[in-house]
Amino acid sequence: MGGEGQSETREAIMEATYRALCDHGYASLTMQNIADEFGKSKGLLHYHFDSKEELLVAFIDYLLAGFEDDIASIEGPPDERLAAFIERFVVANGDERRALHLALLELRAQAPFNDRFRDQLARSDAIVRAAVADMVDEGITTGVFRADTDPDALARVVLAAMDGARMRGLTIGDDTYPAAVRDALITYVLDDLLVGAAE
Amino acid sequence: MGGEGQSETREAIMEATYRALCDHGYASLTMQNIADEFGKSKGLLHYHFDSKEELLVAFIDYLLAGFEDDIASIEGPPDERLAAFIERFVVANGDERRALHLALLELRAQAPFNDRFRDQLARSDAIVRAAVADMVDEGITTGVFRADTDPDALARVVLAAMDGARMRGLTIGDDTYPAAVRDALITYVLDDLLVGAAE
DNA sequence: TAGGATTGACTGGCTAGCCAATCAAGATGG
DNA sequence: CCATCTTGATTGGCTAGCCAGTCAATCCTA
Repeated sequence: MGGEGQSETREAIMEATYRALCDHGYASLTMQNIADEFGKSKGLLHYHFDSKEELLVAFIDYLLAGFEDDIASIEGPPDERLAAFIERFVVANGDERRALHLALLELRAQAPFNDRFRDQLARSDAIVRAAVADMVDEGITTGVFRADTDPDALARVVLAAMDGARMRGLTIGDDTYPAAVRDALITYVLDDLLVGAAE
Repeated sequence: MGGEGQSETREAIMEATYRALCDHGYASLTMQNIADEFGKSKGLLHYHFDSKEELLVAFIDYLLAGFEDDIASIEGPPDERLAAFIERFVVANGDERRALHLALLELRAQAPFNDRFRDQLARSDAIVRAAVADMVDEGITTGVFRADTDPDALARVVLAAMDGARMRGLTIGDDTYPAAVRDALITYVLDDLLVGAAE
């Protein structure tokens, strides 16, 4: 088989893992689930990935890369980019997206017990946080945001607040949480940041 | 054994569950772990609780009641109470507290799949959120906070931000996260809320 | 001695990983 | 041009381990 087969197969396994995760959640995810979605045998998964952990590490990488690309693709002036970033936490494209974030939450909860999971999340956190801080930075440079704003500090609150809102919304089954926090965040944080807001 | 024995035994089992959770985390928690901490046999646990789930539901109740009591015990003027509440997310009393929150995060991640877990978390969220909103409310009444503040909206951001900061700190192994978000929250939110801050 | 408390062995189900056998397809060579 | 060999892909069954839950027997204690 040609050189393409290798990566095509891995891509297919990643997609199968995605579907299996959405259907079963992380805790109930078995190699058999993934194999069923893959349409091939469980043994074959072990042929391509030494262990379940290897497969999952690869999957996290696959998933986080997607998120990072999505964020990097946001365009426009800094204040609009920031708003669009926040909005990413609110839009819930139906059940699939919800199921994914549910599984991802379980997976993140395992990170403290798994160095490789944790390192990937930490790496991704640094990238996303820097991206948000850059938006703020650029806003200060272009004169949209007040000059006495600390980009990293602001990036942290925004991230923590929206991520926390998503988590709380998911765990208590209240899907209004992210939107409510977004509104409050805009009212009590972002609006005060704009140049022209009273100091 | 007298009527006391029943609840004393249950209390002992709750404490054993607490220790077992801290030691093993939620995902690796077995009835045997709990029994070992309990100092009695696994069969006895099933004598007192029909199933592992029953036991865990009771434990969540036990734990959340503790949190709620702790928050209710905060005293002083509203702005100080709010600051003290936020500080609760920052202070990490050594490894035990960290291990507890680690396990609790895993447990919360299971709530979407377990109605009884979810309902308890939702109930607790309502109580805690109301408590925070009350602080803001009282601050408005006593003239410490600006009158155009929405108590519930503010409670949600504060909760989401600090809870999110804890989660992100735990999952990526960065224990500076909660303190950083607290500082940013105070700078960009609370300070602007005080009467006397420019509007 | 009666009844609750407690034990420890046992079962049944589930899962990751392993392995030997099979298959498909291309390379080799006479 | 066919037979053989090689190699990677794929299967399905097997195993060992783990865990929740059960149960009959035993131990207290009032």
